[in-house]
This record gives sequence, C-alpha cells and structure tokens, in this order.
Amino acid sequence: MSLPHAILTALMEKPSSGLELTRRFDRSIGYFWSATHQQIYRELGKLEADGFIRTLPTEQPARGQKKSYEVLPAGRAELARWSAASQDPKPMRDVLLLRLRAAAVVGTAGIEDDLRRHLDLHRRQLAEYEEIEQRDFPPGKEGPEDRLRHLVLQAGIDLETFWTRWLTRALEEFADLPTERNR
Amino acid sequence: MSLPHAILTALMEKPSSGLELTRRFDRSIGYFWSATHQQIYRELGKLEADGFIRTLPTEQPARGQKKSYEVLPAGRAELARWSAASQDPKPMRDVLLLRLRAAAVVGTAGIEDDLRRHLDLHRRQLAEYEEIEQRDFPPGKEGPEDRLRHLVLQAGIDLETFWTRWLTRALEEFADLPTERNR
DNA sequence: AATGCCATGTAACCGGTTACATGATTTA
DNA sequence: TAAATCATGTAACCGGTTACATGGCATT
Repeated sequence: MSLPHAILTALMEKPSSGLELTRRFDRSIGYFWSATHQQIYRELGKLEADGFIRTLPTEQPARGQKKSYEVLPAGRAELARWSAASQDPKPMRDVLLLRLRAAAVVGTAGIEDDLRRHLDLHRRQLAEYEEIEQRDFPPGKEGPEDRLRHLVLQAGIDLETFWTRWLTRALEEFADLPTERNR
Repeated sequence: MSLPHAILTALMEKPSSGLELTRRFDRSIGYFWSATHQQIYRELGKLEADGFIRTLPTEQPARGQKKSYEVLPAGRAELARWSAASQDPKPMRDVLLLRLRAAAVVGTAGIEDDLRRHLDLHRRQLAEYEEIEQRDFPPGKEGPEDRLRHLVLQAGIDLETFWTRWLTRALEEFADLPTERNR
C-alpha cells in the first residue's frame, strides 16, 4: 500500500494532473517507486473517493480535459501517519542473482553478455544520480528538508555504486573461470 | 516469470517435495527470491503440466501424502535458456526511501524508531550471511560452481553492508537535525 | 479533412498475499 | 483418543502490467 502515499507526497510538493504526475514518476519519485499512468489514474480516483485529495476547482473536468488535484488536510494527516508507522522491509527479489545461481547448476553460457549490459545500465544510472546531486545539492547551504532529500539520493548513488562494483568483480571472475561452458 | 525457474534451480540441486522446497526457500534461495508454500504448490502443478518436472515414481501420491519432484531434461533446457536470456533490471521499489521523502514534506516525527529497527534487522542479516560464508566458503579450495555461489552470497553481504552504513549515517543526520518535529 | 499528440480512462490478465480447509502421521 | 504437526491444497483478494479505447486540441 505505498502507491497512494507516493502520489500524496508528489501532490504535496506540487498539485498536478494525472499526466503531470506520470511524468514526474518517470523522474525523481519514480527512481525508488515507479508507476504507470494507468496505476496513477486508478489511484487518483480512490484517493478522491477517500477524501484525501480533490480536483482544483478552477476548471470543469471532462474526458480528455486536464484535471488537477491537490491534497486535503485528511490526506496530509494520512501521509504523516503512514510515514511514521513501522513497516517491515520486504524480502528482496533479484532476478540477476537468481540467474547466476541457476548458471552455477546448468552452465554459464550466454549470461556474460547480459552482465556487461547490466553494468552499463547501472553506470548510466549512477552518472544520472551524480548529475542530480551536483545540480540540486551544491556543497554548502542545505535546509533541513534538503538534507533528507539528499540522504535519499545518496542511497540511490550508493546502491548503483554497489552494483557497478559487484558486476565488475563478477565479470573478472568469469574472465578466469575455466571455459567449460555448456556442461 | 522467475518463480518457476527458482523452483527448477532448487530441484536441480536436489529433488524435493513441496514442503521441503518451502523450507529451503526460507533459507538459501529465499534470500534473493522468497516464496510461500501456496505459490510453490501452484507452480509445481504448472511445471508438471508443462513437462518440466515429474513426481518421483517411488510412491503413489494422495492428499496429505508426501510427493517428491525431479527435473526432466526439458526442464533443465528451459532453465538454461532462461538463465542465458537477456532481461532488463526491474525498477527499484523501496518503501523506506519513499517514507523518508514523505517525511521531508510532512515532518519526521516517529520515523526515527523504525530506522533504528531496520538497522538492527540488516545487522542481523549481515551477520547471518557472514556466518554462511565462513561455513560454506572457507578460504582456499573452491570449485568453479562454488565461486559462482560465493559471488551471489557476496552480493548479499555487500547489500546488507550498504544498508547498515546508510542507516547509520541517516540516524546521525537525524541526531543533529533541528528538533522542529511536527510541522 | 487527416494526422498526431495530449489527456483520461477501461478491461483483462498475472503473480504474490492472506486466510482457510483437509488428510495423514506422530506423540502425549 | 486427543492434540500437534506434517503435508498438500482451495479460494478470494490486491497491486502491477499490458493492451486498447476515447475525447480534445493543434498542425498541415
């Protein structure tokens, strides 16, 4: 039950329409909670029915007509409640690690290329995060809210750093693995 | 579509019944691909229908009766195909990071306790991984398969190390954050 | 008038989660 | 023989994914 709260957070930062939210989920918030436009429209309907948000009264809505939402006090309260409520970490699910484990049993033929591809993707993501860091968090003056958002970005940077290092190491292992592919 | 392949990998390592698989998913394989017994039974049925596995012919099955499965050649081939096939990394979804981002907007009251709890959980997991490393991968002799499985374990160790460090740092930030909780 | 894009939405499916049911075997 | 545990299974639900539909607006 995190998508509604991701949307509430985004709307708190700035009232938006469904499509604007979708675009913003492709950037910042979506870096750690992705969502498609179908999910977002569905969830906006629920949030409005629950009295957590409302459409901005400026314009009359119709199909194909832009419709912007803002957070109501009840929505803000719900977001604060959820943010403070204790939640267990979800057990991790990583396909690549699973594939490596399978490769240990059925042979490693073919997987190396994809490791290289993943390494490249993670390097790009890391570069993107570091760009954002330089742009949004120049050294020096940071307000209390900035420090929290910087902390979140730092987690992204550290995670991508971990993946690039680990994949590099994995490829080195493959390099001196005996070439008895296809057992 | 990873659960069937996780099960195939587990069955390749050792033919098992549904409950035995469930227990093994609580350990090793479940560390990066968790599954409940309901999922496993459902999937075993599909895998058998697809001709990837079969019940060990020794015993006749009935409800409440143990039923063990082994992988057929077609199953092994499917596992090799899947392991080598290129797959995009899934966009990450992390509730804790999302909550921190929400906290940057609605205030940080209450979240600190849960950060401490998460830190403790990740420290325990790290300790567990390091125990497994010492037990299963003593320095020195490692076959090629061992090196791959060690590599996977290393990813787990590195990830838990990242989380413990990041959470420690986050808690330090909270310590010198101005105590204007509840904005 | 046709094309393309902006914007909102519907419907079907699929995998994971939770709760519950039932038979077989062991132990008190 | 009652209770606990082992073992397999059913059913309902829920969130995320994919494919498609529809209306409005701008450009050619």
